[in-house]
Amino acid sequence: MNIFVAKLNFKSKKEELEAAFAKYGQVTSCKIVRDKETGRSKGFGFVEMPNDEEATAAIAALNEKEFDGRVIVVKIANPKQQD
DNA sequence: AATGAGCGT
Repeated sequence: MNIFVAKLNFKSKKEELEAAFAKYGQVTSCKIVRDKETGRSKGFGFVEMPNDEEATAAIAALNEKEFDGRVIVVKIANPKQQD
Protein backbone atom coordinates (compact mmCIF):
# COMPACT_ATOMS: atom_id res chain seq x y z
CA MET A 1 0.00 0.00 0.00
CA ASN A 2 1.46 3.31 -1.08
CA ILE A 3 0.70 6.14 1.28
CA PHE A 4 0.84 9.81 0.41
CA VAL A 5 1.88 12.16 3.20
CA ALA A 6 1.60 15.91 2.81
CA LYS A 7 1.89 19.11 4.84
CA LEU A 8 5.08 17.79 6.35
CA ASN A 9 7.42 20.04 8.23
CA PHE A 10 10.26 21.13 5.97
CA LYS A 11 12.75 19.88 8.47
CA SER A 12 11.14 16.47 8.79
CA LYS A 13 13.08 13.51 7.50
CA LYS A 14 12.06 10.15 6.05
CA GLU A 15 13.27 8.40 9.19
CA GLU A 16 10.62 10.25 11.15
CA LEU A 17 7.95 9.12 8.75
CA GLU A 18 9.18 5.57 8.96
CA ALA A 19 9.08 5.69 12.74
CA ALA A 20 5.65 7.33 12.81
CA PHE A 21 4.09 4.75 10.50
CA ALA A 22 6.10 1.84 11.91
CA LYS A 23 4.28 2.39 15.20
CA TYR A 24 1.06 1.30 13.55
CA GLY A 25 2.46 -1.37 11.25
CA GLN A 26 5.33 -2.65 9.18
CA VAL A 27 7.00 -0.13 6.91
CA THR A 28 9.13 -1.46 4.11
CA SER A 29 10.17 1.86 2.64
CA CYS A 30 9.58 5.55 2.98
CA LYS A 31 10.68 8.65 1.11
CA ILE A 32 10.32 12.38 1.36
CA VAL A 33 10.20 14.21 -1.95
CA ARG A 34 12.77 16.97 -2.13
CA ASP A 35 14.16 19.21 -4.79
CA LYS A 36 16.98 17.64 -6.73
CA GLU A 37 18.77 20.97 -7.13
CA THR A 38 18.33 22.73 -3.82
CA GLY A 39 17.80 19.64 -1.72
CA ARG A 40 15.05 21.37 0.22
CA SER A 41 12.03 19.31 1.20
CA LYS A 42 8.93 19.81 -0.92
CA GLY A 43 6.82 19.21 2.17
CA PHE A 44 5.41 15.84 1.18
CA GLY A 45 6.49 12.25 0.95
CA PHE A 46 5.47 8.64 0.51
CA VAL A 47 5.33 5.61 2.79
CA GLU A 48 5.10 2.03 1.62
CA MET A 49 3.47 -0.62 3.79
CA PRO A 50 3.04 -4.30 2.82
CA ASN A 51 0.06 -4.89 5.08
CA ASP A 52 -3.10 -3.26 3.78
CA GLU A 53 -4.84 -3.32 7.15
CA GLU A 54 -1.85 -1.79 8.94
CA ALA A 55 -1.50 0.79 6.22
CA THR A 56 -5.14 1.82 6.53
CA ALA A 57 -4.82 1.91 10.31
CA ALA A 58 -1.72 4.09 10.07
CA ILE A 59 -3.45 6.43 7.64
CA ALA A 60 -6.51 6.76 9.87
CA ALA A 61 -4.27 7.31 12.87
CA LEU A 62 -1.92 9.85 11.32
CA ASN A 63 -4.22 11.61 8.88
CA GLU A 64 -4.84 15.24 9.85
CA LYS A 65 -2.77 14.69 12.96
CA GLU A 66 0.18 16.60 14.32
CA PHE A 67 3.58 15.40 13.16
CA ASP A 68 6.84 17.14 13.99
CA GLY A 69 4.81 20.10 15.15
CA ARG A 70 2.72 20.34 11.98
CA VAL A 71 -0.65 18.85 11.08
CA ILE A 72 -0.09 16.49 8.19
CA VAL A 73 -2.34 14.96 5.55
CA VAL A 74 -2.17 11.22 4.99
CA LYS A 75 -3.99 9.59 2.09
CA ILE A 76 -3.69 6.69 -0.33
CA ALA A 77 -1.05 7.57 -2.87
CA ASN A 78 -1.87 7.61 -6.56
CA PRO A 79 -0.36 4.77 -8.61
CA LYS A 80 3.02 5.78 -9.92
CA GLN A 81 4.19 4.84 -13.36
CA GLN A 82 5.35 1.30 -12.72
CA ASP A 83 5.47 0.21 -16.34
C1' DA B 1 17.57 29.66 -2.65
C1' DA B 2 12.02 30.11 -1.01
C1' DT B 3 7.28 28.13 0.62
C1' DG B 4 2.49 25.45 2.40
C1' DA B 5 -1.33 22.84 -1.77
C1' DG B 6 -0.49 18.71 -3.73
C1' DC B 7 1.28 13.00 -5.73
C1' DG B 8 7.52 10.78 -6.31
C1' DT B 9 14.82 11.05 -8.33
